[in-house]
Amino acid sequence: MSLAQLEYFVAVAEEAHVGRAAQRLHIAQPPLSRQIRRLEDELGAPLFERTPRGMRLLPEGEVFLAHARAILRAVGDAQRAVRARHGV
Amino acid sequence: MSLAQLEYFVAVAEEAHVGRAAQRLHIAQPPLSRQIRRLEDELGAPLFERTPRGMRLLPEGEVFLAHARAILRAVGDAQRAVRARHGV
DNA sequence: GGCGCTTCATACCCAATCGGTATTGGATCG
DNA sequence: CGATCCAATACCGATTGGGTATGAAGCGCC
Repeated sequence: MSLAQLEYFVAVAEEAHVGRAAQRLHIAQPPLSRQIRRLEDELGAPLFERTPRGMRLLPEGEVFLAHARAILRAVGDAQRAVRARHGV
Repeated sequence: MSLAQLEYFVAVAEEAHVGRAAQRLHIAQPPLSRQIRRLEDELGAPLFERTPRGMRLLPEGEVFLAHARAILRAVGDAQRAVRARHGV
């Protein structure tokens, strides 16, 4: 699992659409699909239901979404903390 | 910044020695040195003081260490949460 | 003071990963 | 039943990551 995958996952969850999420992330659709799939493989559980209209979060996905956001927030906090201290 | 870099950083901080940390992480010393340096570069602040006896955490490093551990703990929590729910 | 040891850093190489383009497969709707 | 809109797959070039060999610098001990 990588931090990029977490950002990708959050984007797809919010857009409910791989193509739109890819645009927002400034990458192409296929690599994004792949990363989402790899994340699911690594977790051993599907996070989305694939529909002809896009991606719908499964309950496991909802659970993971909250954790992913917390992790990304913690990363931002860590960077800010060090930079703030260094600035001093 | 990657999760691997955070694990590497915690190992080096705990061992206060790149060589020992590398052994513990099952990678070679030079790649580990590089990742630590890249992390410092990206954060824009040195985290360790290099001494002839090893690595000593700087105050910025102490601050970052707490954050790094929190992030890694959050990652473990996220994995466990999804797997637990999927197991059900 | 010089030799040797220990430590992290650098140089170079190869393998793995990542993202891009082109295309396919599948479901829905007119 | 054909057009359309999805995500998924195949393949390729570029980037990144780790390994081996080597260097540079500080400390300790004769």
